Amino acid sequence: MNKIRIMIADDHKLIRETWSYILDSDPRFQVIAECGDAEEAVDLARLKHPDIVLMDINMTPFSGLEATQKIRKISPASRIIGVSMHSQPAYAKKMLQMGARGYVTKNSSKEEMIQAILEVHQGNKYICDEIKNIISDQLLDEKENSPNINTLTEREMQIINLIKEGLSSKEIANSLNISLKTVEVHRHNILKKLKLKNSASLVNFINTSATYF
Amino acid sequence: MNKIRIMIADDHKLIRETWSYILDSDPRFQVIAECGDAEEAVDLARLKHPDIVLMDINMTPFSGLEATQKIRKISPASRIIGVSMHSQPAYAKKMLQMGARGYVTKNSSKEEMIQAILEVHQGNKYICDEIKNIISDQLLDEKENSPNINTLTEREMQIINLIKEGLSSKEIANSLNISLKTVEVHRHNILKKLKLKNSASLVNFINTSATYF
DNA sequence: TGGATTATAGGTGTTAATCCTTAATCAGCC
DNA sequence: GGCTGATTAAGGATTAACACCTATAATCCA
Repeated sequence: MNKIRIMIADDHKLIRETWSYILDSDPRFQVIAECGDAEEAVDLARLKHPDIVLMDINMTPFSGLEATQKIRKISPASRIIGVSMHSQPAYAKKMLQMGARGYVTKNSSKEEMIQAILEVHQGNKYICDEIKNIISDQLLDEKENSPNINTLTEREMQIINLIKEGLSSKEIANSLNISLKTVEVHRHNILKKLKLKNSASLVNFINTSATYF
Repeated sequence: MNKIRIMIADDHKLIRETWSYILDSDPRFQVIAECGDAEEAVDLARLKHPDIVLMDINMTPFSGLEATQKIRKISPASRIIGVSMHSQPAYAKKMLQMGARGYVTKNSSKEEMIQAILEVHQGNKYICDEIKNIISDQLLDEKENSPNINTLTEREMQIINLIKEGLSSKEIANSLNISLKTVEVHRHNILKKLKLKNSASLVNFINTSATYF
């Protein structure tokens, strides 16, 4: 029986090291690569084609979501498990949409992580109990109508980030080299999509929404 | 030479377990307690009086900041190291103000964590390189003039909470049965105190401010 | 008692945000 | 080719936020 070849991508060095340590000391597993940023994760997946990728969502320079998508393409046999400190189902959902086969929060136990790896390696999907207890069904057979940050476009998210920093529409326009009017339209569309009344509530929604990545 | 008796308080089970594992396998350390919530952390500190407490900031039912304060009182010999995934100096600062002797982000390496424990145990303060590179001096010799949420009054905090919810000044005035003008003055004073430009950045500041609990 | 702080409120502006409509361009899709 | 959605942009309008000013009553503290 061959060992399951695992790659760990997590920007927290300590977490990465300790997982590596724990998993490597289990005879069923072998950690063949680890890295702290998304770009390197994609490169390493291309080179080593791991059986399982443990992918943190919060990564630089781009998110674990994008990295997941890319790895799906360049190494289709690699199965990806999303790992995050966020318990909000929306994270898990997005991660599964991007092609991950499992999702485990950092609240989960070591045993749960190991089970996730085994399940996903056998071709099953796995979602940790914490998430499962919140939405389970809703997630796997899907219907979405509530205000959701996932409906926002890239441009809109970009503008939200600048709003958060305290930039005015004029400043945002200058920063992005677009017209003030365009920024205003984007702001209006954002508030409409999320059914919010003003920028203050928008920032609060974004900050408290785990779907933000 | 006695082992350094360590207590770990972190609401992420996996992180807690792995640290416990790592530290316990080092002959210099002995993990005598671990827990996942702040209340338990205080109780355990009262009972066991650990040499070192690794205290995560994000805890339930109250924050690691409050837990730190309480442990300082009931177990003055215990030295506390703040641990967090947040790299913002404001977190570290607040943690040190609350009585912690060290601060380490989860970006730090295992080696850095061990060094932190050894330094703090010897009576020194320790801040991880990541934070140190950002503000170091500013933090350790402490002077209070930066925008601080603690300078806000009760009424101002009350109004901030309504702003967060998306209420306009007029709605806030109605809600609190005061004049629109009064609300506007409060808003103005809040922005002035915190050196912010608008409500969006205010909400972001409040949400991401570790001093808010 | 005097001083500081807080909460209150009015006046008078300027600037920014929000709302409404229309519309061109471009990309992807059936 | 037509459809949809995203991004871009404009004109015109109202409302809200923000800036700066003064001023009073209440409270707390030295």
